[in-house]
Amino acid sequence: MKRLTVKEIFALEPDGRSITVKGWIRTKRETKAAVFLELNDGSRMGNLQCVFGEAEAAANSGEIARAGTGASVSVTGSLVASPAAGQKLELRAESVSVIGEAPAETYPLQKKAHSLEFLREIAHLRPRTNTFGAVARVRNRMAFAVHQFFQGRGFQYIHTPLITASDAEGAGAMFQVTTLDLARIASSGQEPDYSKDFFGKPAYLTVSGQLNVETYCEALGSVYTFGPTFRAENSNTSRHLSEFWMIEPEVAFADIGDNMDLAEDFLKHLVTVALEDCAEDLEFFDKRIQPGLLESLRKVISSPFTRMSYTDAVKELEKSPGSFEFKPYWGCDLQSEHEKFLTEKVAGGPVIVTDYPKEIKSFYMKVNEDGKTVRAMDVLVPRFGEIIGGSEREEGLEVLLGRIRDLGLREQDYWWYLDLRRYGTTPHSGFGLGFERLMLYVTGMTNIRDVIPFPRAPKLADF
RNA sequence: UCCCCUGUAGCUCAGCUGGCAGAGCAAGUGGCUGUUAACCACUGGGUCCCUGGUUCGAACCCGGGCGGGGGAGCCA
Repeated sequence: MKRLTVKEIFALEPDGRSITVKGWIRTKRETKAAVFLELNDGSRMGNLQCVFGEAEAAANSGEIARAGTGASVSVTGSLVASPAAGQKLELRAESVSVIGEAPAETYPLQKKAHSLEFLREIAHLRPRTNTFGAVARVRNRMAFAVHQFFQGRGFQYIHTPLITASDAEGAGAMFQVTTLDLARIASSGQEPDYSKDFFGKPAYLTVSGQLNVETYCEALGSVYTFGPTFRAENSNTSRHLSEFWMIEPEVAFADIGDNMDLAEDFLKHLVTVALEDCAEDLEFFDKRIQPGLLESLRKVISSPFTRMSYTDAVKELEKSPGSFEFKPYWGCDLQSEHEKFLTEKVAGGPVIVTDYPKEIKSFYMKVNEDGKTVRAMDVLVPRFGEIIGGSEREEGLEVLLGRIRDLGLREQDYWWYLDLRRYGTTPHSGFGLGFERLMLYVTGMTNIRDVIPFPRAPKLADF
């Protein structure tokens, strides 16, 4: 008999049809008159309750004994309306066969709640829990929604490289990629000769696809990348990973206003899709992980994001100098506490902050007429702050060269990037969205290590 | 990298002033008229993170190390 998923089964009428379902046992409850197996196969949040009457329980007693929490089973029976509260459907089971046992003495997952910290230590089994099953389903839907959003607007998906021989991306410490035996070279007291290395020069894992994707933007108009990026920063926080997925759109002939509109539409689209297509999983997060999540997400899509310049944001902060550990002043980088204040106290929702002092932003951002600020825009959200960083890019060759020199960067490292300004330059804008930060935002989870299947962070590369 | 907290049963934790190792849940066994975080009873279960020290005596105090969490910085 064809296997039906639990999700498929819950779309059927309880007409007594005979079905077979396969999955993993979540809990088993036994009484004298009946045995209840809760079966989950990951297709949806909820389980299928398989009920064995006294006769069926007796006929299957051997297999039922082996069907403990975590065991994989195949159950056949008839689909009926449930006579008890708690579920609309259930399987009146006739037979069960255990495919793989999960001995209770050693199986780490129990039919009780576990801490997220404990589950992190068994990352290979945690997708079998409600929480991580829901995270995986939402993550899948969000990844698809990213492509749907951009493809629906005529953007081209560009695959930017993961290995780069340029250390000029300027977004943080990089992991080196080499085939040289560095330990042996060091013990012999010599310096590595990178002309002998695989690429003939030092190479690294990318920290951003932006510079590369700009080249395709200046040919195809509207483009985006969506792929893994790597940061070798020694940052130990609930908001940072060493390996994370980033979405970077880049649009030609677009200014910072267009960029803000795109970012806002993008976030609202993703939240809308989550609310519509992941309702069951989001209800779980709202109930068990982050009370108020659904309400705040609905609010996000129903009202425009607050937009303010950095200068105005600092003025807002200066009105409440006593509420901060770090006193805000014009020219300071916004601290976490400042970002939280702006989103939670001033705006009560997402805030787009623009036109930052050029000293605290990257070389490629377009300098404003005032000569002091750049057309940067950061989208800040309640709970954890920056979720998007972007800007209008400097399209003038001389201004860009000046910025590179002022910051002490080497012009020759950017020769091909500068060519984009030498030949057919255009205004253009783009931003980066950390996919895992989006996941934190949409699920209400609070640690970024819990929204990626196998987190990579300092001292953490198991599984 | 810095600051704070923390490490005791499979899990979550308690363990007072240094003096016999504890609870709840989970598991096992039995019971229970359809349960659903099932319920009731009983039973088994320990490298008190590692290491060095202080002490008659250390889970507890001190030094060092390792792991986990929260916050900060860097950022997405």
